[in-house]
Amino acid sequence: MNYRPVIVWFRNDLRIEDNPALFYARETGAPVIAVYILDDRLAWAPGAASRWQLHHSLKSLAQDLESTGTKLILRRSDSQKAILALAEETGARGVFFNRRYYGKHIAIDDAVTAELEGAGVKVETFNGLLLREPWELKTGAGGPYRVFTPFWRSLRAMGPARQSPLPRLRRIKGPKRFPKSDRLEDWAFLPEKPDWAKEFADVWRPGENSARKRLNAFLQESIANYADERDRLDKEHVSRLSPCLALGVIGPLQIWSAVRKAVSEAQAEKFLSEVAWREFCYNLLYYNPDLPEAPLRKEFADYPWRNDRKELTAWRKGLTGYPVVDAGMRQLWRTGWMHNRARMIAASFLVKDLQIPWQQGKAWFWDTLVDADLANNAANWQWVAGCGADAAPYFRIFNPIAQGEKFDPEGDYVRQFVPELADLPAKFIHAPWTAPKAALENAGVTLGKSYPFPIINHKEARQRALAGYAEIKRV
DNA sequence: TTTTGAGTTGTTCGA
DNA sequence: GTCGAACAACTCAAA
Repeated sequence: MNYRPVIVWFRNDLRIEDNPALFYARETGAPVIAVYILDDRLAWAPGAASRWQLHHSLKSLAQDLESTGTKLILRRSDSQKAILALAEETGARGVFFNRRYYGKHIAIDDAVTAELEGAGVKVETFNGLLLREPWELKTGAGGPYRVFTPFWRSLRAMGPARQSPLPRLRRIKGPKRFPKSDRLEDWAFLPEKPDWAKEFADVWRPGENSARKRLNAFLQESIANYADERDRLDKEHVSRLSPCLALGVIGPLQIWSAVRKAVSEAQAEKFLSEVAWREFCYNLLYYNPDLPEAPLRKEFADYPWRNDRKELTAWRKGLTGYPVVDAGMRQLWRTGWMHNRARMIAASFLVKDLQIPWQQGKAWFWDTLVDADLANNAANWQWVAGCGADAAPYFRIFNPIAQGEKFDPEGDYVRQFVPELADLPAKFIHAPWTAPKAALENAGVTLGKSYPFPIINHKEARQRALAGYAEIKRV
């Protein structure tokens, strides 16, 4: 019966190196059938920008798998039905996959497992997404962590579950006859009219080999200064690995392991703690399945949110009149990604200055980020809004002018993404409405025409936000 | 059980 | 220009 194949169900783990499900499927000695299922009705199915990234990552994974001797099968359907159907039509003796951590996804995996095992098909699941699974890290009292620092101390002391990454697989036996597969092109993941992703390819090189190169480049060029320079909007001192991590084109263990080999523990600390933040977010999502929709701190249900459509649109388009906010939002639209510091500034502006519900911002990010990740997106929006775990204190309201001056001192970041302000001197670029008439004229800027006046007065908005917090405190 | 110390990323005000 | 305190009160984690 050795010719009965095993199925590897790929989800957010689109890689052949350090992929436990794939590795142990191959270890069985049986032919391996790799499958990716597009389930449009899945809760939190990928957004538009993620689909661009997904297209290229699947293409790359398919090529990598083909070079080993098997193929990637694509199916578009209800994921539960599709995996059961595939198991039946191929006579598979086992189904292997890496575990997920969101309640609605876990429910699917559990149901699939029950049905398959009922039909005599063995199901094996693995940890391919996290350094440690949520239930491995517990407080002294036995509960999940809700504060980052003790979580991080515990993870750091414990280290990853596995010592080192599993090797990249060179040879994987495929079945004699491959099951039917959709064509990736037919899924129409790439935008055409309009092609809003035309600049993405200048910035992103999807695929496992590119992820490895990006990691190596970061280790050589940037990690030494990461702690000091990572906040600079006008410099390239961040890893830009988030799109790879979001789809599992690279895994956290590969990053952890490479970082520890490349630099001292002290130099690794800050960057690895950011990797740990991802773990913390997954931990929060696992224990709070409604994290994407509902505030963790329940009193925030009564926060006096405003829901101004016009202001939300201005924010999305990068037309708020605050240059650093607009630069961030336009970077997001043009490249599918935003610098971490810019995300905080833009998110704080939406939630605190405009008092628009964090769920609105989260939804926009979900659709426009190439690195959209359910756990990170939900936990971090809640953090900014003040309603999350270990949240930012209510009085921490970013001043978009001060943040711009501090983290984009020459204004180069603004110039790159808000070209209509490119000729303004650095002195005025973060608050163009304070520039003298002559300076605006020389720079070709007409406020209200070529670039908007601020849609809100920050100082007043800050007071209003503080009053909002005082209101829910009284409840 | 009780106590104690601490908690990603900031801003403003006044000395 | 620089510096420290205030901005609340609460929850978490560990002793």
